[in-house]
Amino acid sequence: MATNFEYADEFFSFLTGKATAALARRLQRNLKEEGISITSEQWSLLYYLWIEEGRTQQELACLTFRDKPSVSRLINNLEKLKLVMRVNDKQDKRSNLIFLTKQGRQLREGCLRQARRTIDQALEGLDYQEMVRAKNTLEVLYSNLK
Amino acid sequence: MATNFEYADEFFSFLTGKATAALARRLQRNLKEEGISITSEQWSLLYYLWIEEGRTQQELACLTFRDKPSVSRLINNLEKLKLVMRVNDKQDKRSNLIFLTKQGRQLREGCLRQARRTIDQALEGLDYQEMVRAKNTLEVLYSNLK
DNA sequence: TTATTTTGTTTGTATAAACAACTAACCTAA
DNA sequence: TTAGGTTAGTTGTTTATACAAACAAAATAA
Repeated sequence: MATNFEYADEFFSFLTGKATAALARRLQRNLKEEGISITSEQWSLLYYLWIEEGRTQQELACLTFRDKPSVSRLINNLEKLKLVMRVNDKQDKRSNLIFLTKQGRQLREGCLRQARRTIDQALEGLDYQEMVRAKNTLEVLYSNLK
Repeated sequence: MATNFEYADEFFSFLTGKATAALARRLQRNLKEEGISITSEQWSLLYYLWIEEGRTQQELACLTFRDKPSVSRLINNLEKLKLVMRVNDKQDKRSNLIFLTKQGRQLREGCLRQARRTIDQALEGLDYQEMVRAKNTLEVLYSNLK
Protein backbone atom coordinates (compact mmCIF):
# COMPACT_ATOMS: atom_id res chain seq x y z
CA MET A 1 0.00 0.00 0.00
CA ALA A 2 1.23 3.46 -0.81
CA THR A 3 2.22 5.50 2.19
CA ASN A 4 0.10 8.47 3.16
CA PHE A 5 2.87 10.22 4.98
CA GLU A 6 2.75 13.22 2.70
CA TYR A 7 -0.59 13.90 4.44
CA ALA A 8 1.17 14.15 7.79
CA ASP A 9 0.28 17.76 8.37
CA GLU A 10 -3.40 17.15 7.91
CA PHE A 11 -3.16 14.01 9.99
CA PHE A 12 -1.56 15.94 12.74
CA SER A 13 -4.39 18.44 12.80
CA PHE A 14 -6.79 15.61 13.37
CA LEU A 15 -4.57 14.18 16.00
CA THR A 16 -4.41 17.35 18.05
CA GLY A 17 -8.16 17.30 18.17
CA LYS A 18 -8.08 21.00 18.74
CA ALA A 19 -11.48 21.55 17.16
CA THR A 20 -13.06 18.92 19.37
CA ALA A 21 -11.36 20.34 22.45
CA ALA A 22 -12.39 23.89 21.59
CA LEU A 23 -15.97 22.75 21.12
CA ALA A 24 -16.02 21.00 24.49
CA ARG A 25 -14.53 24.04 26.21
CA ARG A 26 -17.04 26.37 24.61
CA LEU A 27 -19.97 24.18 25.58
CA GLN A 28 -18.76 24.09 29.16
CA ARG A 29 -18.34 27.85 29.18
CA ASN A 30 -21.81 28.41 27.72
CA LEU A 31 -23.34 26.09 30.29
CA LYS A 32 -21.60 28.01 33.05
CA GLU A 33 -23.12 31.25 31.75
CA GLU A 34 -26.51 29.58 32.07
CA GLY A 35 -25.58 28.84 35.71
CA ILE A 36 -25.04 25.13 35.03
CA SER A 37 -21.74 23.75 36.31
CA ILE A 38 -21.31 20.43 34.58
CA THR A 39 -18.52 19.23 32.34
CA SER A 40 -19.00 18.44 28.67
CA GLU A 41 -18.39 14.79 29.53
CA GLN A 42 -21.17 14.83 32.08
CA TRP A 43 -23.33 16.56 29.48
CA SER A 44 -22.78 13.71 27.04
CA LEU A 45 -24.05 11.15 29.54
CA LEU A 46 -27.02 13.25 30.58
CA TYR A 47 -27.87 13.76 26.90
CA TYR A 48 -28.64 10.05 26.50
CA LEU A 49 -30.51 9.92 29.80
CA TRP A 50 -32.74 12.80 28.73
CA ILE A 51 -33.65 10.71 25.70
CA GLU A 52 -34.28 7.63 27.81
CA GLU A 53 -33.69 6.83 31.46
CA GLY A 54 -32.99 3.49 33.11
CA ARG A 55 -30.03 2.56 30.93
CA THR A 56 -27.21 0.40 32.24
CA GLN A 57 -23.70 1.75 32.59
CA GLN A 58 -22.67 -0.64 29.87
CA GLU A 59 -25.16 0.92 27.46
CA LEU A 60 -23.98 4.41 28.37
CA ALA A 61 -20.39 3.32 27.78
CA CYS A 62 -21.26 2.13 24.26
CA LEU A 63 -23.30 5.22 23.44
CA THR A 64 -20.60 7.64 24.55
CA PHE A 65 -17.58 5.63 23.34
CA ARG A 66 -16.08 5.39 26.80
CA ASP A 67 -14.76 2.41 28.67
CA LYS A 68 -16.59 1.04 31.66
CA PRO A 69 -14.38 2.54 34.37
CA SER A 70 -14.79 5.99 32.83
CA VAL A 71 -18.57 5.70 32.91
CA SER A 72 -18.50 4.32 36.43
CA ARG A 73 -16.61 7.36 37.64
CA LEU A 74 -18.62 9.85 35.62
CA ILE A 75 -21.71 8.46 37.30
CA ASN A 76 -20.04 8.73 40.71
CA ASN A 77 -19.62 12.43 40.05
CA LEU A 78 -23.13 12.86 38.67
CA GLU A 79 -24.44 11.14 41.80
CA LYS A 80 -22.43 13.50 43.99
CA LEU A 81 -24.08 16.37 42.10
CA LYS A 82 -27.44 14.65 42.77
CA LEU A 83 -28.28 14.61 39.06
CA VAL A 84 -28.58 10.83 38.62
CA MET A 85 -29.23 7.75 40.76
CA ARG A 86 -28.04 4.18 40.47
CA VAL A 87 -30.89 1.67 40.91
CA ASN A 88 -29.90 -1.95 41.21
CA ASP A 89 -31.64 -4.04 38.58
CA LYS A 90 -33.95 -6.62 40.14
CA GLN A 91 -33.78 -8.85 37.07
CA ASP A 92 -30.01 -8.83 36.71
CA LYS A 93 -28.32 -7.99 39.97
CA ARG A 94 -25.04 -7.21 38.24
CA SER A 95 -26.51 -4.17 36.52
CA ASN A 96 -27.22 -0.69 37.70
CA LEU A 97 -30.01 1.17 35.98
CA ILE A 98 -29.28 4.88 35.81
CA PHE A 99 -32.14 7.29 36.42
CA LEU A 100 -32.25 11.06 36.48
CA THR A 101 -33.18 12.84 39.68
CA LYS A 102 -35.70 15.66 39.62
CA GLN A 103 -32.77 18.07 39.49
CA GLY A 104 -31.25 16.12 36.62
CA ARG A 105 -34.46 16.42 34.63
CA GLN A 106 -34.75 20.11 35.37
CA LEU A 107 -31.34 20.74 33.84
CA ARG A 108 -32.49 19.51 30.44
CA GLU A 109 -33.95 22.68 29.02
CA GLY A 110 -31.07 24.99 29.93
CA CYS A 111 -28.51 22.49 28.72
CA LEU A 112 -30.18 22.03 25.36
CA ARG A 113 -30.48 25.78 24.97
CA GLN A 114 -26.74 26.18 25.50
CA ALA A 115 -25.97 23.23 23.24
CA ARG A 116 -27.97 24.92 20.51
CA ARG A 117 -26.09 28.13 21.11
CA THR A 118 -22.74 26.35 21.00
CA ILE A 119 -23.70 24.76 17.70
CA ASP A 120 -24.66 28.12 16.26
CA GLN A 121 -21.36 29.61 17.34
CA ALA A 122 -19.35 26.71 15.99
CA LEU A 123 -21.05 26.45 12.62
CA GLU A 124 -21.00 30.09 11.64
CA GLY A 125 -19.97 30.28 8.01
CA LEU A 126 -20.25 26.53 7.43
CA ASP A 127 -23.05 24.98 5.51
CA TYR A 128 -24.81 21.73 6.11
CA GLN A 129 -23.16 19.87 3.23
CA GLU A 130 -19.68 20.76 4.37
CA MET A 131 -20.38 19.56 7.84
CA VAL A 132 -21.91 16.29 6.72
CA ARG A 133 -18.88 15.62 4.51
CA ALA A 134 -16.48 16.26 7.37
CA LYS A 135 -18.50 14.06 9.64
CA ASN A 136 -18.51 11.24 7.10
CA THR A 137 -14.76 11.48 6.67
CA LEU A 138 -14.28 11.24 10.41
CA GLU A 139 -16.66 8.29 10.53
CA VAL A 140 -14.56 6.42 7.98
CA LEU A 141 -11.42 7.27 9.90
CA TYR A 142 -13.03 6.02 13.09
CA SER A 143 -14.23 2.79 11.57
CA ASN A 144 -10.75 2.19 10.18
CA LEU A 145 -9.34 2.34 13.68
CA LYS A 146 -11.92 0.93 16.04
CA MET B 1 -29.53 34.00 13.06
CA ALA B 2 -31.17 30.76 12.07
CA THR B 3 -30.60 27.93 14.49
CA ASN B 4 -28.46 25.03 13.42
CA PHE B 5 -29.98 22.65 15.90
CA GLU B 6 -31.23 20.33 13.17
CA TYR B 7 -27.50 19.51 12.79
CA ALA B 8 -27.34 18.29 16.35
CA ASP B 9 -26.45 14.71 15.44
CA GLU B 10 -23.49 15.75 13.37
CA PHE B 11 -22.48 18.23 16.01
CA PHE B 12 -22.55 15.56 18.59
CA SER B 13 -20.24 13.36 16.57
CA PHE B 14 -17.72 16.16 16.56
CA LEU B 15 -18.21 16.71 20.20
CA THR B 16 -17.51 13.15 21.18
CA GLY B 17 -14.25 13.45 19.37
CA LYS B 18 -14.30 9.70 18.94
CA ALA B 19 -12.23 9.80 15.77
CA THR B 20 -9.56 11.89 17.45
CA ALA B 21 -9.54 9.65 20.48
CA ALA B 22 -9.38 6.48 18.37
CA LEU B 23 -6.47 7.93 16.43
CA ALA B 24 -4.56 8.78 19.61
CA ARG B 25 -5.19 5.33 21.04
CA ARG B 26 -4.05 3.64 17.84
CA LEU B 27 -0.87 5.69 17.68
CA GLN B 28 -0.07 4.78 21.27
CA ARG B 29 -0.73 1.11 20.55
CA ASN B 30 1.44 1.17 17.44
CA LEU B 31 4.26 2.84 19.34
CA LYS B 32 4.03 0.18 22.02
CA GLU B 33 4.41 -2.53 19.38
CA GLU B 34 7.60 -0.79 18.32
CA GLY B 35 8.74 -1.04 21.95
CA ILE B 36 8.20 2.66 22.61
CA SER B 37 6.14 3.48 25.67
CA ILE B 38 5.16 7.09 25.30
CA THR B 39 1.72 8.67 25.19
CA SER B 40 0.32 10.37 22.13
CA GLU B 41 0.53 13.66 24.04
CA GLN B 42 4.23 13.13 24.68
CA TRP B 43 4.59 12.26 21.01
CA SER B 44 3.11 15.58 19.99
CA LEU B 45 5.70 17.49 22.02
CA LEU B 46 8.59 15.37 20.82
CA TYR B 47 7.39 15.84 17.23
CA TYR B 48 8.15 19.57 17.43
CA LEU B 49 11.45 18.99 19.21
CA TRP B 50 12.58 16.61 16.46
CA ILE B 51 11.98 19.44 14.01
CA GLU B 52 13.84 21.92 16.19
CA GLU B 53 15.30 21.73 19.68
CA GLY B 54 15.79 24.48 22.21
CA ARG B 55 12.25 25.77 22.15
CA THR B 56 10.68 27.37 25.21
CA GLN B 57 7.75 25.78 26.99
CA GLN B 58 5.66 28.71 25.86
CA GLU B 59 6.43 27.96 22.23
CA LEU B 60 5.59 24.31 22.73
CA ALA B 61 2.33 25.29 24.36
CA CYS B 62 1.36 27.37 21.32
CA LEU B 63 2.41 24.70 18.85
CA THR B 64 0.47 21.94 20.57
CA PHE B 65 -2.56 24.02 21.64
CA ARG B 66 -2.03 23.31 25.31
CA ASP B 67 -1.94 25.65 28.27
CA LYS B 68 1.28 26.29 30.17
CA PRO B 69 0.58 23.99 33.12
CA SER B 70 -0.13 21.11 30.76
CA VAL B 71 3.17 21.59 28.95
CA SER B 72 5.02 22.01 32.22
CA ARG B 73 3.78 18.65 33.44
CA LEU B 74 4.25 16.90 30.12
CA ILE B 75 7.88 17.99 30.26
CA ASN B 76 8.15 16.76 33.84
CA ASN B 77 7.15 13.34 32.61
CA LEU B 78 9.42 13.47 29.57
CA GLU B 79 12.28 14.41 31.89
CA LYS B 80 11.48 11.45 34.13
CA LEU B 81 11.71 9.28 31.03
CA LYS B 82 15.08 10.94 30.28
CA LEU B 83 13.89 11.98 26.81
CA VAL B 84 14.25 15.76 27.22
CA MET B 85 16.15 18.23 29.39
CA ARG B 86 15.27 21.68 30.66
CA VAL B 87 18.13 24.13 30.15
CA ASN B 88 17.76 27.51 31.78
CA ASP B 89 18.08 30.29 29.24
CA LYS B 90 21.07 32.53 30.00
CA GLN B 91 19.55 35.45 28.11
CA ASP B 92 16.13 35.28 29.73
CA LYS B 93 16.26 33.55 33.07
CA ARG B 94 12.50 33.09 33.13
CA SER B 95 12.64 30.67 30.20
CA ASN B 96 13.57 27.04 29.96
CA LEU B 97 14.93 25.84 26.67
CA ILE B 98 13.90 22.26 26.01
CA PHE B 99 16.45 19.94 24.45
CA LEU B 100 16.27 16.28 23.52
CA THR B 101 18.55 13.82 25.23
CA LYS B 102 20.43 11.26 23.20
CA GLN B 103 17.67 8.79 24.00
CA GLY B 104 15.08 11.32 22.91
CA ARG B 105 16.79 11.70 19.55
CA GLN B 106 17.11 7.96 19.10
CA LEU B 107 13.35 7.56 19.45
CA ARG B 108 12.70 9.67 16.38
CA GLU B 109 12.97 7.06 13.67
CA GLY B 110 10.79 4.44 15.31
CA CYS B 111 8.18 7.02 16.27
CA LEU B 112 7.93 8.40 12.77
CA ARG B 113 7.68 4.90 11.35
CA GLN B 114 4.73 4.17 13.62
CA ALA B 115 3.15 7.55 12.91
CA ARG B 116 3.33 6.73 9.22
CA ARG B 117 1.75 3.35 9.89
CA THR B 118 -1.01 4.92 11.95
CA ILE B 119 -1.73 7.35 9.14
CA ASP B 120 -1.95 4.53 6.63
CA GLN B 121 -4.34 2.62 8.85
CA ALA B 122 -6.50 5.66 9.49
CA LEU B 123 -6.74 6.86 5.91
CA GLU B 124 -7.56 3.60 4.23
CA GLY B 125 -10.31 4.28 1.73
CA LEU B 126 -10.05 8.05 2.04
CA ASP B 127 -8.48 10.23 -0.57
CA TYR B 128 -6.44 13.35 -0.16
CA GLN B 129 -9.17 15.75 -1.24
CA GLU B 130 -11.65 14.37 1.26
CA MET B 131 -9.18 14.69 4.05
CA VAL B 132 -8.23 18.24 3.17
CA ARG B 133 -11.89 19.23 3.04
CA ALA B 134 -12.56 17.73 6.46
CA LYS B 135 -9.51 19.42 7.86
CA ASN B 136 -10.60 22.79 6.47
CA THR B 137 -14.06 22.40 7.94
CA LEU B 138 -12.56 21.66 11.33
CA GLU B 139 -10.26 24.66 10.99
CA VAL B 140 -13.23 26.94 10.41
CA LEU B 141 -15.01 25.41 13.38
CA TYR B 142 -11.92 25.94 15.50
CA SER B 143 -11.45 29.54 14.43
CA ASN B 144 -15.12 30.20 15.25
CA LEU B 145 -14.54 29.07 18.81
CA LYS B 146 -11.05 30.04 19.77
C1' DT C 1 -25.33 -29.91 39.59
C1' DT C 2 -20.94 -28.27 39.63
C1' DA C 3 -17.30 -26.11 36.99
C1' DT C 4 -16.08 -22.68 33.70
C1' DT C 5 -16.73 -18.70 31.18
C1' DT C 6 -18.86 -14.35 30.35
C1' DT C 7 -20.82 -9.98 31.74
C1' DG C 8 -21.48 -5.65 34.57
C1' DT C 9 -19.29 -2.98 37.64
C1' DT C 10 -15.63 -1.23 40.73
C1' DT C 11 -10.91 -0.21 42.28
C1' DG C 12 -5.90 0.86 41.60
C1' DT C 13 -2.53 3.40 39.26
C1' DA C 14 -0.65 6.52 35.89
C1' DT C 15 -1.30 10.25 32.63
C1' DA C 16 -3.44 14.37 31.14
C1' DA C 17 -6.65 18.34 30.98
C1' DA C 18 -8.70 22.98 32.69
C1' DC C 19 -8.64 26.78 35.69
C1' DA C 20 -6.91 29.62 39.33
C1' DA C 21 -3.38 31.28 42.08
C1' DC C 22 1.35 31.89 42.68
C1' DT C 23 6.62 33.14 42.03
C1' DA C 24 10.35 35.03 39.59
C1' DA C 25 12.32 37.61 36.01
C1' DC C 26 11.81 41.09 32.74
C1' DC C 27 10.20 45.52 30.73
C1' DT C 28 8.67 50.14 30.82
C1' DA C 29 7.60 54.56 32.18
C1' DA C 30 7.37 58.10 35.62
C1' DT D 1 15.54 53.84 40.10
C1' DT D 2 11.64 52.24 41.54
C1' DA D 3 6.62 51.11 40.81
C1' DG D 4 3.42 48.72 37.85
C1' DG D 5 2.47 45.69 34.52
C1' DT D 6 3.78 41.68 31.60
C1' DT D 7 5.72 37.18 30.61
C1' DA D 8 7.51 32.33 31.70
C1' DG D 9 6.97 28.84 34.43
C1' DT D 10 5.14 26.07 38.59
C1' DT D 11 1.80 24.31 41.97
C1' DG D 12 -2.89 23.08 43.72
C1' DT D 13 -7.25 21.14 42.90
C1' DT D 14 -10.78 18.76 40.37
C1' DT D 15 -12.17 16.04 36.54
C1' DA D 16 -11.49 12.62 33.11
C1' DT D 17 -8.95 9.03 30.53
C1' DA D 18 -6.63 4.33 29.73
C1' DC D 19 -5.39 -0.07 31.14
C1' DA D 20 -5.12 -3.86 34.36
C1' DA D 21 -6.91 -6.43 37.90
C1' DA D 22 -10.53 -7.57 40.95
C1' DC D 23 -15.27 -9.02 42.16
C1' DA D 24 -19.89 -10.79 42.05
C1' DA D 25 -23.79 -12.34 39.43
C1' DA D 26 -25.34 -14.75 35.42
C1' DA D 27 -25.03 -17.91 31.65
C1' DT D 28 -23.15 -22.03 29.72
C1' DA D 29 -21.27 -26.56 29.41
C1' DA D 30 -19.72 -30.90 31.29
